[in-house]
Amino acid sequence: MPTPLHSLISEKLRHQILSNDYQAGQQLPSEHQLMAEFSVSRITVRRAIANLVTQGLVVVHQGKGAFVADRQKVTYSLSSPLIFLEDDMARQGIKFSMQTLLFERVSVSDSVQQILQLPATQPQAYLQKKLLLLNGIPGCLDITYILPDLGHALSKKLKQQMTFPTLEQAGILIDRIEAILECTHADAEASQYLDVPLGHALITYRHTAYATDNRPIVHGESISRGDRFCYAVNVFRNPVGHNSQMGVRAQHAVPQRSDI
Amino acid sequence: MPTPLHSLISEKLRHQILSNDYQAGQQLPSEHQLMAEFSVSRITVRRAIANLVTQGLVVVHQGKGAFVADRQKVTYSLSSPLIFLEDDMARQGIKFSMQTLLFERVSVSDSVQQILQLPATQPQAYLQKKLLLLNGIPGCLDITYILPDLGHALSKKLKQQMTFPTLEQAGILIDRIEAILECTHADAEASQYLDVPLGHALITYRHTAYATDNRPIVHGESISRGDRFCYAVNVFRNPVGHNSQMGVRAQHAVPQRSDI
DNA sequence: CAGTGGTCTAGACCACTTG
DNA sequence: AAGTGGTCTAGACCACTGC
Repeated sequence: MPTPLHSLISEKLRHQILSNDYQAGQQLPSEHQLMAEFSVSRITVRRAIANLVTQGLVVVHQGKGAFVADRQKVTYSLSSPLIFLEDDMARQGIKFSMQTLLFERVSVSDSVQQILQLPATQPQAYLQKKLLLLNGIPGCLDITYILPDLGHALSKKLKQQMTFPTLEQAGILIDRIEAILECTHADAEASQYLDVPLGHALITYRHTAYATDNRPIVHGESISRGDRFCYAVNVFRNPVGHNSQMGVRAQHAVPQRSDI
Repeated sequence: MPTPLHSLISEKLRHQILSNDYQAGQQLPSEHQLMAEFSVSRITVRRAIANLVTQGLVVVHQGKGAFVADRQKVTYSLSSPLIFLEDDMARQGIKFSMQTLLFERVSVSDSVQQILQLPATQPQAYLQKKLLLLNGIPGCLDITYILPDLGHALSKKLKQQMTFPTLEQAGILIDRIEAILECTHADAEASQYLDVPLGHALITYRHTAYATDNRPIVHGESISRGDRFCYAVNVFRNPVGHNSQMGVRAQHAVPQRSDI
């Protein structure tokens, strides 16, 4: 058996989807119909459809059916200092809103203590969890730690709006952000808030923001659905104009393991 | 049935893996053992393991067993102009090599013609496919189009080494790169070269490079395994120092649909 | 050879959506 | 009530690995 039946079926459907035989939003044949069409058992049909789901081409709704997924993506732009997310979204014709899920002072892990340079004797910070809604649909789960003095002083504003605009309004300028972009998979929490199955592909932006005095003030991660979001970056020869020689470049960002 | 059995089993194993009860590389109990341990059918055990595989926590080898995956990731740094990939890898203790899979002059699609500003009458470019090997293991599939004159003049060098260093050596300086980072899924080609199952999560860096005269010269995408690679970015308040006012920022990168 | 995972079947029961 | 997908079982046969 060179190629499994379920692959043959999912590949055939895949090509039909990619060549727009089935358009975005359109319903695929039911499992029963596919069983008859390909003369296979239900479990094989289900596996074929599961293949397409993991490839982000199909979404299924219990009791309704399987539908071709919308593969359009919303772009976050990292070219600006991430302060203008709302404007960025407006430019793409998307209404932006947010909901604070949690805001409280907590003791942090060793790695967060080191990243934010908190005193080892009292390694505390404010932990924020925010859910970003795009056109009313949950799109991004934002989990960040912020220095305790800032979290305390700005608590009211921080609960209502995004972190970076709040800091800017308070006169605290973010000079630079060190970030890692990576693929991750939905755990129970992300699965719940972002309305995806466990294990669904996500794109995670893990970052540390530094104020103009080079002090780290915010550390956290923004977790978005991998099938609906992407990041735009502009890379320049001389990132800040500090060094005009070739070969000199910004400090290497160290990959940080997550224990957020 | 509040939570499915397969989820209960995969979640239990997941916690054991994350808390290092099972270490990286260690073999999990066989399907038979898990069937006995949880008193479930084989199909349920298999589904539990499949959950862990899609989450990147486990890899399975036919005839051998299921093993805890290595979750260490290699970091590409976008802070430098991407010319020093080999140095970046060396710093992470990784031997870097590459293999040219394809190098030929082709007619390009409409979108590539527009991006590279090629004449509509003769929309041709050189298409390169390169496989990047890290410690001898395939890690990244790099598919790019380069202007026909450059491809022709530098063909010998381009087949032997990476595109950007070759251009630099020829005195062609890359001024900036517009890029999109996104999660994708393995198609047949990526699956073959990167040694992953169809549909496996990938991280794609789709880019257009501009020379100092603002002319687009290279366009393409670098496709890497999502479970093994991540991108580091430094975001600065004033990307190039051209504008020191707040609120002024670089041009918005337009998401480009792939037909590479 | 025994042990492992890979594919597939036929059939049962449940949960959700729609009319 | 009918149609959809979601979960689960018991059992068969095949393919690969390692002794």
